[in-house]
Amino acid sequence: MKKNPVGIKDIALHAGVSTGPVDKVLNNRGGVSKKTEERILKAIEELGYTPNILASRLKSAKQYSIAALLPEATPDIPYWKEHERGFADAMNELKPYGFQIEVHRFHQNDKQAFVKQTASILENNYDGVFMVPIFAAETVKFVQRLKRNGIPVIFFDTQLPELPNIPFIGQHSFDSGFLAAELLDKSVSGSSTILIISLTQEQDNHLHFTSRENGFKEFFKSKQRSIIKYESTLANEHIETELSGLIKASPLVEGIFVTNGIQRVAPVFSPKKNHILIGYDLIEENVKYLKNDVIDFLISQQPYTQAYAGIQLFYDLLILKKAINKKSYLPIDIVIKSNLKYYNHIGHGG
Amino acid sequence: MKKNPVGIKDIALHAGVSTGPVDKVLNNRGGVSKKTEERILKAIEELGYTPNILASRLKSAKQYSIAALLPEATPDIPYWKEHERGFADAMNELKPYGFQIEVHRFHQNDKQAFVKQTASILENNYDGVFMVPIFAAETVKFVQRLKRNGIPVIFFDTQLPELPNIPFIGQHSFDSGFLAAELLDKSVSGSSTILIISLTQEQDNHLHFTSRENGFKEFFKSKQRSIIKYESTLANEHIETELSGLIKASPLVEGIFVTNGIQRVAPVFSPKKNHILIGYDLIEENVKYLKNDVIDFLISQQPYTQAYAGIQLFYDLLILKKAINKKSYLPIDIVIKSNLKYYNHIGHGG
DNA sequence: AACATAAACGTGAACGTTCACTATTTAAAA
DNA sequence: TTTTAAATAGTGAACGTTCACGTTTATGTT
Repeated sequence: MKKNPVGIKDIALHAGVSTGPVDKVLNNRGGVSKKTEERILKAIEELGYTPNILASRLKSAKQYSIAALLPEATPDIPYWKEHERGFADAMNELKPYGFQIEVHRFHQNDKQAFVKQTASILENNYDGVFMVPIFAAETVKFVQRLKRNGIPVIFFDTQLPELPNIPFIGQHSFDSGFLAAELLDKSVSGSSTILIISLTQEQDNHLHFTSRENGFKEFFKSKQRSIIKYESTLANEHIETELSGLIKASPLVEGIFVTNGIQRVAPVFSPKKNHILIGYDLIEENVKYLKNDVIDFLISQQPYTQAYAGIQLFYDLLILKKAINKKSYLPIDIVIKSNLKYYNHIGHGG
Repeated sequence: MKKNPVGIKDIALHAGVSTGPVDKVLNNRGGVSKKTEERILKAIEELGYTPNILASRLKSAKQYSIAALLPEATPDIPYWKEHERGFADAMNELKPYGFQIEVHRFHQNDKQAFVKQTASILENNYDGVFMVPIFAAETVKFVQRLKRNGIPVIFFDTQLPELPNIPFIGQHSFDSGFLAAELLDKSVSGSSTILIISLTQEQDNHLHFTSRENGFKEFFKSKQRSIIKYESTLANEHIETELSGLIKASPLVEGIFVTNGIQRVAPVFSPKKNHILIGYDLIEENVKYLKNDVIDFLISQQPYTQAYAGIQLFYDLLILKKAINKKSYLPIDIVIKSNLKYYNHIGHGG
């Protein structure tokens, strides 16, 4: 029967009012005169009110619903289905607090669908929105409208230079490229050549992938190392033939860095190879290549953790009313064959 | 005003009793006749009771206090101070649920102090205990007594073969050694030699370190690779002279795996070296060596995450009354110079 | 059968908030 | 000044549990 923490009643007593106005002040519901508001604020200051979330949530039936706006997973980009588990787990923990999430999908290349989903989200008046800002101009418009309605947004995966102040959860792309470079540098012989592969599709997150490449190159700026680059927007079959030609013609290449979609490149290489291959994302196909020694290193973008941490952030913001960090960069995990199993199907305990 | 979830009242009504006995049954407080207990249980079965933790915690003033029994940090083993932050953060999140933790320390080599702390813990009747089972026989005795009092225990870091059923949070030592081997194998030339260094002190977790070594050796079983080993129980200065002698005499050594206390070995190696050094723990000294390129890879035991996950586990067990997983192996994170900053001072968001 | 005792069960007041509602004060209009 | 409306303040019943306590029922003893 501890009565240590000072509650709404205590501060009401101290301010000479009843709990009604205090509640109004604490939750800026309005309808309190300037003077009493000041008295209440002073009382809070003096006594140091600690809100009891349990009691608050118990009484108020308010449901918090969050929208997530993500690309559809496709055979070429299965990455996007990975967040779902993180959402589910976090949601499950926060169920007593009345949290709900709804995922809205759009096809990666379909701007119309994206816009339609943003409209649907605006209609439904969510309490918070996660999104991957694929279409810059449309995202800007959407975020402006959300802001007007006072709905907080969090970006996943990619940031938008046009909106530098939106909170972000994801990986530092530049640093991840830099890290890939350090790994390759350690793994290949000093005199060898390094190959960068960059496969851009219509509506990819170019900036994201370019940052990786820039980070990668940055590492080698101060070193002696010859670097070549293969770039293509072709279909997978063409890439394979072109690439295997390039590889045959370049015997000095020992290390290969693939900025995105490494699963489309991997078939070119045999398990019994003399290359070190490094790329991104723990999707099923890549895991297969990692297991049979085609891929050497994978860098995970941690979609599970992104999703989990994102929900936590909304909890902090909406329930605890804490200010949230603008940028939250997740650890850049290095996954190889022998630690794979700890990243593959694991909970958030990382 | 959702009344969806069926509560204690609903099931009381359905069972034809009042809420009193229902509460007693739900929390096995006793004092309920067989027949009514059955009726209540049947009602629960039929209606599917969902407990409301918020209401439960709001009313009950019960404080859950957890004891942690950890070695003192020393200049040679500063690792043990790393858990504190994880405890603090988790505690902070769970404060509304009435959680508390108290850390009991003993000197790594002082069996007496260990026993004294176990006695103190037994006296104070905690609701749960974390511990690192350094002294096997004494731990067995302690755990038996805790079990008699119905107090759950979780092991950190090391497991005890004598007590295989105690829940454990930590790293899979064998796998971490295996991983270190794969990393070294990728980084050194095929014809080079590998050196294993093992420095055992009086009361170290021998088993733990031996597992690492076994995992390491396992990797190379199927490969052609000559491996030599340096073992010592000497003081640091002697080790340094011995070791630098050994290194000079073994020009073929390119990769070095240190099973524990790599900070005591690192001074032997210069930044501008031709060795790849891999060892354990993100302690301050090692971080320094990683930054100036003396150490190449560090494997973190994630004391922060251990502590955080441990508290979460007690939350699941004590508040949610969930059965907890026996073994919870944390991801084996590979830390190099360029992803260091993401592991060093980061929250649990991994 | 009457009583004592113990076991089983029911009751209702909390826990700290929220929020619809009523009561009061204040300001504006008559 | 009185009347009226608007703004502000106060009230108290919930929310779903827990738990101390009082009441009822069953069991055993004389």
